[in-house]
Amino acid sequence: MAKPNKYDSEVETSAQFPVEQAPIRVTVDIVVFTVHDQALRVLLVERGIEPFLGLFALPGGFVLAGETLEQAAFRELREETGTAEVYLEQLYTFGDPGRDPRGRVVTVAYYALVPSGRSPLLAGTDAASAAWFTVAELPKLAFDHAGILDYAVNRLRGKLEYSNVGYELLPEKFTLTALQVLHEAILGRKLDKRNFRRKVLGMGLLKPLKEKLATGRKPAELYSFRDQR
Amino acid sequence: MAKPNKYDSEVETSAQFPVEQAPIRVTVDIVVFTVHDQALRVLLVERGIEPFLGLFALPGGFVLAGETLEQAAFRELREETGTAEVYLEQLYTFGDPGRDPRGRVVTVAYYALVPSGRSPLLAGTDAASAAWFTVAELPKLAFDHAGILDYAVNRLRGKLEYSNVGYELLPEKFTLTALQVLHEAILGRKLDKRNFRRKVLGMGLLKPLKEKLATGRKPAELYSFRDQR
DNA sequence: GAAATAGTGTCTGTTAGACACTATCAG
DNA sequence: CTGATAGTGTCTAACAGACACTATTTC
Repeated sequence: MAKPNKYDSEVETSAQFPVEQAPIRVTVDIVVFTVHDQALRVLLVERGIEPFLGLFALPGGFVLAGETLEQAAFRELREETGTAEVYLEQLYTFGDPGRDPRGRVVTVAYYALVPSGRSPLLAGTDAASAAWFTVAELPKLAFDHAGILDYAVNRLRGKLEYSNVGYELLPEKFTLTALQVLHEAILGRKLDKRNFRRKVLGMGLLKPLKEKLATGRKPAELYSFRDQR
Repeated sequence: MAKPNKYDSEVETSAQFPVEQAPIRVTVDIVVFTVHDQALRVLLVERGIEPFLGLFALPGGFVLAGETLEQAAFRELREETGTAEVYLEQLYTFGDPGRDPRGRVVTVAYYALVPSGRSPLLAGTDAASAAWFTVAELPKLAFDHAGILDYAVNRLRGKLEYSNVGYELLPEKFTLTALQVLHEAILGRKLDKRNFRRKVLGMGLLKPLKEKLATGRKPAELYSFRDQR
């Protein structure tokens, strides 16, 4: 547990803020999920600078003046992955003193879901390299990012149990088997095919298309989602 | 929608932080719930200073150097209510630019549950006065606090549906009727007595005491919770 | 014995999990 | 016709909601 730098508790005094406060920096960090090869994966970037040089970290960065937290998250996402057309939701805010050895940093964590099939990779300016890792085989992570990632995985699993989320991870057209594989990858366990199909079809959110996917064996019916929610 | 102050985007350059960032202040705001007179109530403080002088606001304040976000929330809670032995959980972080006309302020919102019966009131140093309001009859609130409060009420209702939460709001010994009244106050609707009792007793979290509460009519059995979770 | 609150059981519809075989296509 | 994946139905247990009367106490 590294102690944070000692700040002078007197900040440049804004005429309008009577209260003194040590400077705190605010960042966003994003747990970017995708599903590929039947596994739930997260995007990590290798740190090119100290501290934690060489370790992997969640993509993220400072919140800039004038942008909302969500805009900051989308911006970082775009810088890191090249796309921002993804589902994004705020997770939790981590702000223990000492979580960054350079000083006090409060980070607002988000998670994002990028559809399988388009999982682009662009090394950001401050990242030596970026790569997808399965949540089962994670490298050593910088800062408190392992805890953030754990939190995100649990949230994602929770949402799946009682809601229609996770649909943001599939391409526009998909088979029921693909949807089931997705759920199994997120939950980390096998599901019964008949029960699964009964449940998702019963929700009424799927629209059967007139198309079949020629998969090499018996062609599978393709589906899409009815509306964007 | 007040525009935030224009900040110079160049901050005093920390030797260790290569990244420039406009100064952002970090606060915690707390939605303090209690139940009294069969109604769900929140603690609000009347603002004694500009901006929003005279309006009511959630108790809260700046995060100080060296303390965790949760510690900051507990500290504010203690300053405002005199006690910090309450359930506290992080809600969501609000950081839109312009939410505070004095400058950029990101607030980490928490909610707290204080047991009915001990709902103390201490006017804090920066609050002209504090008072409990039912969530059905709220005054005009400062900043974006109305939205934060809404969010908290929904979260509390959600937790009640599928978990044992809300139990933090009762005194140590209580009757099943009191527990039902509590649930009804939070949910804002009536519940069936028999179904309610079946459900809560079926959870196995309640311990029937050997005592009865002399209520004037037929005495009611007293219960307590089995363990602290 | 009247007024007030405590306490109790059944029926019904929905949901979730366990479980195994048939259908269709490529080669 | 073999191999592989798609697709389909029943039974059962648990849970949730609707619904009305009896029990105990004070005054």
